[in-house]
Amino acid sequence: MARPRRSESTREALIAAGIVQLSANGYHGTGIKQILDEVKVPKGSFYNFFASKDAFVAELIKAYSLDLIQQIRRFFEQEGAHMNALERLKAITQYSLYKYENLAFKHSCLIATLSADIDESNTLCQTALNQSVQDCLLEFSKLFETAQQEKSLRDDIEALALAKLYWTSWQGVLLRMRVSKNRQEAEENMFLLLDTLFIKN
Amino acid sequence: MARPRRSESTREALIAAGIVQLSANGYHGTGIKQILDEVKVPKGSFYNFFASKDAFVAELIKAYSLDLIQQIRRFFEQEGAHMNALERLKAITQYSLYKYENLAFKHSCLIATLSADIDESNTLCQTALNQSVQDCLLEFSKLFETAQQEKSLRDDIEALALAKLYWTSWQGVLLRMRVSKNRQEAEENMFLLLDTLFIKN
DNA sequence: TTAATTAAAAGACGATCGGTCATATACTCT
DNA sequence: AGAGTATATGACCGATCGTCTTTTAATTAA
Repeated sequence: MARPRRSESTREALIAAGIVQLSANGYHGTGIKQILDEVKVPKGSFYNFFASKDAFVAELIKAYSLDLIQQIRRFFEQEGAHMNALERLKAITQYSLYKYENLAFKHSCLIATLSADIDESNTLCQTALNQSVQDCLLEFSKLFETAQQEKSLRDDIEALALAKLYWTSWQGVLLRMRVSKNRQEAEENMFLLLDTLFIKN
Repeated sequence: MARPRRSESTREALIAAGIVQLSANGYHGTGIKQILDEVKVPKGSFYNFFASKDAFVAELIKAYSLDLIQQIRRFFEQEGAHMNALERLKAITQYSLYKYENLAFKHSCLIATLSADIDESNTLCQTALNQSVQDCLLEFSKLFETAQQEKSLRDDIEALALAKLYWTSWQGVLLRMRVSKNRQEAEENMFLLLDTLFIKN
């Protein structure tokens, strides 16, 4: 028997490149080839790593949401360590808006992009999307709950409901910003929620 | 000289079929062929009607938003004639949610779908999208303004800002609903805005 | 060192993409 | 009627799609 080489690193590189490409060009707008070229992996090698494009994209979704959640948590332990929950929410929102602006609005959230153009029959990616959204919502929901306990946010609406509205609005804002290329308008939308509507008065 | 036949009807049929297909499958997910087949128009005829796929899609966007605005206005003159502005807003929202549910969540708003997967370089469609969003926002903005004058909505936020948040949230909700296939969750999101956050308290 | 084993690479596969074009058709004019 | 022309048409183009089969090469067991 033989125990040949492995290359987990190129697999991860494919996933990283895939996230970038698909969050910019969507499922049907991105060919496998263009991802492989970027990582300098030959065409034929793709199916040594992934069973199909669908399986690949489903992994992208999982990796993306996991990374997103981890980024948030890491932010809490570092720059956001001294902030309260509402300040953290605002900081994350603001940071993300500028991030997309700096990428010339070419990209959007992978989940938003794929939710728009994934096939009806593609259950693999659909379940991955649903799971990812649920995970992200849970993470944000905890933030909103804390903010309520800190009396920063109105508490006549349950935290999960606030988180859901924040999330879907965020997705819509990202879509809009991709075409309008207008960060300020997006910002006004999100901070109308965070500065006014979500505040007890 | 010759003055040959015309077929404005097939052109309109192509646009109608295009809106259906593209709002379900997006720009890259929809081929010209599948639209032509549906209307029983041969391949070669397409370019007698439209200069390119991009030009075709740009027309779809314009036709879609125009029809959307017209549907809203028609609703005002008929079922919604006796309602005040807020009731109209809620009725339109509710009606649309059920419409997408009845289509098994296969479709979304054409503007939402295309905003997600239109190419960076496709300025034709991008300007069409921007113009359409502006038109729709103006229409909704009038509704919000009237609702404020009728004291149904809080007036410490300008109507246009409310309309923008409503619109982007709506787009995000549609994206989410397409994958979650859950009308109720979408409904809760939108009516959290219309029933609570947008109301003076 | 040799043979066995298996991942990686290469490239062909049929299908489909958006788009073009020569030809056939059908209409309006003289 | 017959000439002239705008439309209708489907074959066809090169490119690219996702996938699969075959070949190459690396690694280990014998």
